[in-house]
Amino acid sequence: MKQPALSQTPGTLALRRDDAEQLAARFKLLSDPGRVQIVYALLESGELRVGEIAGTVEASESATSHQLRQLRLAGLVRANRVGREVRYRIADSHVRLLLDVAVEHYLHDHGDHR
Amino acid sequence: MKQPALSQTPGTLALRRDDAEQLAARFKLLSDPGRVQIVYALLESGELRVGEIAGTVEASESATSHQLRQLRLAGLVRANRVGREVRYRIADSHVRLLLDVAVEHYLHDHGDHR
DNA sequence: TGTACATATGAGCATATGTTCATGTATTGT
DNA sequence: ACAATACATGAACATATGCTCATATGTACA
Repeated sequence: MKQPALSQTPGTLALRRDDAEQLAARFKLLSDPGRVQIVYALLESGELRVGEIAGTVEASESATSHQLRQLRLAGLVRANRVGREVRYRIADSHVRLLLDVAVEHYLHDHGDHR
Repeated sequence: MKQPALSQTPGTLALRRDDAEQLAARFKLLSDPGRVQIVYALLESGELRVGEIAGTVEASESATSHQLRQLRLAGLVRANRVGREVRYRIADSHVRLLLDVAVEHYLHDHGDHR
């Protein structure tokens, strides 16, 4: 058997606060342009050193490292050291789909609304 | 013919800052638990009054209204007045998929990482 | 062991975000 | 016209976020 898809308070179809927080946390990871660029770059390249990422994203190495830390702590990317370098790669198989869907989203409907 | 999927700086596969900002902005809308709950509730119910939404989400009507404003300005929801009430509904067909993917994401892999 | 290189991390700071509280606007009913 | 209802909005404020700068850690090489 499977567990229920989402924790469900009987009698309501509403999303529990708990679940909403988890979901929001996931989205929050991708709510920063720098992190989106990092994730995208890793999806494209498979594996990159911190320096390369910083270069691609045009951010300082420190800022990049801080961003990578967040992604790492959230389990979205994984790091492995090779000599003095640290190489990062995507660790979460769902991110690609999530980004793809968002790209579609972005392409179809954008503009200002009242 | 179709336009290129994403603005592409020739010679690089990297996501342009511009595009990254657009994508991040979309994710940012769903990066707040309250807004996730609102969107979820609207996806479930089709159409809801502000008061109902506030009740469901257990937030003040003012806070809810502020959140709805963001979603509305971003074109994610649409409002229509009926008497003194204002009814909101999802205006962006892609949101459902985005949330669904995130839910899958959330169900499969969560926990703490080093 | 000492130095250079690659990355990580903490503190501090400026800005962004979400809430509340007060007030404004639209609509209905008396 | 007046009061009540439903929602929107602006200002103020507390907290969160992401950056820089300084410093720490880990690795390679002389």
